[in-house]
Amino acid sequence: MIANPDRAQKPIGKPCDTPGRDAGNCPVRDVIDRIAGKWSTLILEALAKRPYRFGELRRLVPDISQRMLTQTLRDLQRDGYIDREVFPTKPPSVEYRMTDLGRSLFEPLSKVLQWAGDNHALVRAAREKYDQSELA
Amino acid sequence: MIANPDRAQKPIGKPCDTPGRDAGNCPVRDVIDRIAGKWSTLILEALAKRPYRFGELRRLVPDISQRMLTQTLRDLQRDGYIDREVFPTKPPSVEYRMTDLGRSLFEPLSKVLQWAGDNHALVRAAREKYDQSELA
DNA sequence: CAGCATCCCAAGTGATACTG
DNA sequence: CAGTATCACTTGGGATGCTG
Repeated sequence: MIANPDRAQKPIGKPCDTPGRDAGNCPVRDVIDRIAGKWSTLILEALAKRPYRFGELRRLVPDISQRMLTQTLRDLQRDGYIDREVFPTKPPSVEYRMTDLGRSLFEPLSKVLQWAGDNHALVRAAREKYDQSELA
Repeated sequence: MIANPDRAQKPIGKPCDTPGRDAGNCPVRDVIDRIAGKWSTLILEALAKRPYRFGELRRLVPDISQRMLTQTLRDLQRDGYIDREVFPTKPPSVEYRMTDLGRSLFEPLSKVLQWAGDNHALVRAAREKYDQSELA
């Protein structure tokens, strides 16, 4: 919709011409809602660097639960951002690596992460200012 | 952390040197988790175009509830991405507009939204492929 | 018009225990 | 090692009704 100016005045979030479908079927939201999860960006960021095994990822993101790590990896795999390779060793080991689609996504995504790191202080300041004016 | 290679091997999500604080205090996550909300990007996308009043935003995002629109606007305002101006007319009207900080954020963010729109089909295809292989 | 307050349900998430 | 299963809890978010 960003690339489609003549639609900009129409309802956002529903650029589809498919009124029969559910409300949540905006293509952009369909994609964004997935990578917007609490842990998705952290995992993508890790795997953008190099492949990792399950346990390594767990150590890289210390406060993620085993449950959420598994689930996030499955979701990212399902959407085609990462691949999962099982090595039938004993005990088994599993390696996760980013796909081409994942790298394609991470290119613009990393810019946002970069922005967040760079401008964190400004956001914090805005928050404090807002909270100050609120306790009046 | 992306811009800080020598920290890339340390735990992601906790690049702070402040162990006393809570786990969720990674700067990047602190910022990202806010704009990752279900409605934040939609509102930002609308206000990136031009200022809007409350009711206009409501019409632009038809399936948002009044409650969530208010809450999302407050959150975005608190983080400094948008401004809120009250016109003491009768009945009152309130206008929301993007701040410089908001525009600064939206620049990289819009690239991700663009990507989502462009690659939606690929993601859908990946999902179907995954789901197919799963029902074995 | 632009909210706030309340209720309530569904989804997300963590903790724990168990397994090939 | 890399999961799966279950439960309990917290949070998100919709519906409704009321207000300046």
